[in-house]
Amino acid sequence: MRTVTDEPTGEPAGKPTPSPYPEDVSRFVERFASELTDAGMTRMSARVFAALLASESGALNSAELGERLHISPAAVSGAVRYLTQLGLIGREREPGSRRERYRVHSDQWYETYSRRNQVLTRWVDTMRTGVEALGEDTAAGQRIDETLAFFEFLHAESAAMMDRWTVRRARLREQGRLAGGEDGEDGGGERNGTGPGDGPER
Amino acid sequence: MRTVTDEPTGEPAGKPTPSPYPEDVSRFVERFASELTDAGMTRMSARVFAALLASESGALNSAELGERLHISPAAVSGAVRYLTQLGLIGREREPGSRRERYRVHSDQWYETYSRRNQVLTRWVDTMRTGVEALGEDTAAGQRIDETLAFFEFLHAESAAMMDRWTVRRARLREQGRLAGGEDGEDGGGERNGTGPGDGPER
DNA sequence: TCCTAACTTCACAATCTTGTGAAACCACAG
DNA sequence: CTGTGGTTTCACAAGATTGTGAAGTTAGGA
Repeated sequence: MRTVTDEPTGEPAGKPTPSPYPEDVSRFVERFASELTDAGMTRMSARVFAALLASESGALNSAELGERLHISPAAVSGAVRYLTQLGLIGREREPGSRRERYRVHSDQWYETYSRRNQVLTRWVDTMRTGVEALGEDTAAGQRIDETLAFFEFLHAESAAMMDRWTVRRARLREQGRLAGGEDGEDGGGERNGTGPGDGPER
Repeated sequence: MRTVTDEPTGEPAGKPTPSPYPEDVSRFVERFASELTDAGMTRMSARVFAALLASESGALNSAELGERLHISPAAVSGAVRYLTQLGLIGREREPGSRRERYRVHSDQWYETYSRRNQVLTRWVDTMRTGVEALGEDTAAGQRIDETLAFFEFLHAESAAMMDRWTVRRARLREQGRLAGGEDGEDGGGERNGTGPGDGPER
């Protein structure tokens, strides 16, 4: 029942994006948000984040978000606070206005991934106490030590991997290949080429 | 190989083992479980999983779990069903008894990580629809395409990484170094000397 | 076949979690 | 200063979750 969700278009000063925004874009936003939610992010935060990601300029103010997602200013506020803490978005003041704009950070994913790495070290830490509590000479202790080894491995590898990414991204960017770019090498680039058309709808 | 107060083995009859297991082991179990919970796993499942991981034989039956964790059979049942679906544990029948034992799979983490990789492909799929909806020639489309590129990169790298792990694990095992083993190399091997000393006790 | 230990399902009460309206705040234009 | 657009805080209602006791099933053993 999407009635006129569509706002009082009397908005002064052109907005980059057409107000009643496209059906399929909205679908994408909701679908991606739901996947982020599945992965553990709060629903509102996920929706806000996805909306920003899909916005033309990469930044929207509270009103625009509320309008696109049909949520209250309070909800936007909460989501934004969360995302800011995570460092996924930043806030900026529109000069000459009291409005604030929320912008997706360009390095969002990189940052996020790095953070996940920190979680790894916490886990490793915990597992060390486990090995200690159980004793290295017990089966349980060894089992946990193996897990520990795996996580340490992951940690080291991930770090190296991210370095490779920054290099790669730089290269892709200067070649202007990021938009639809192709690749080849590095672990067998496998582009899952398939029509999204059949997309498993959520 | 020392044996901890564990294994009431072969004790099908009523008497629940009064062996409240070691304080520090319990602490480890609860701490690790809570971290798993933070990462998204159901609390009961996390506790059951951690308990199994910390058990001498790597397998416990319902009664033992209920006793160690102070939870009802119903809770055990639910947690076990969940973990089984995830493929993190397996069930086996104790011969000559009606009891079932739940065992942590040895390759749990490897499996889990692989699964995460599958999620990546789903995300990539979603983002393709996003690029399509927005158009490759829009700023938003390009932004999402960059994210897409990152995830494809991650996907490929992760796969290669896991291959490396299986090789490494084999080597570690045959060298018997997995229990407390030391290492250094392989992808910028960096042994995180010490956890963030501050150990945020949650 | 019947008995019964052991696991599973069910309905529910206790908790958490969410998103909202409304009031409180804040900072800036006038 | 003061009025006002814009954001944040608060208390709460509507929903989810969760874990439990108790009833229901299933299958080994006599």
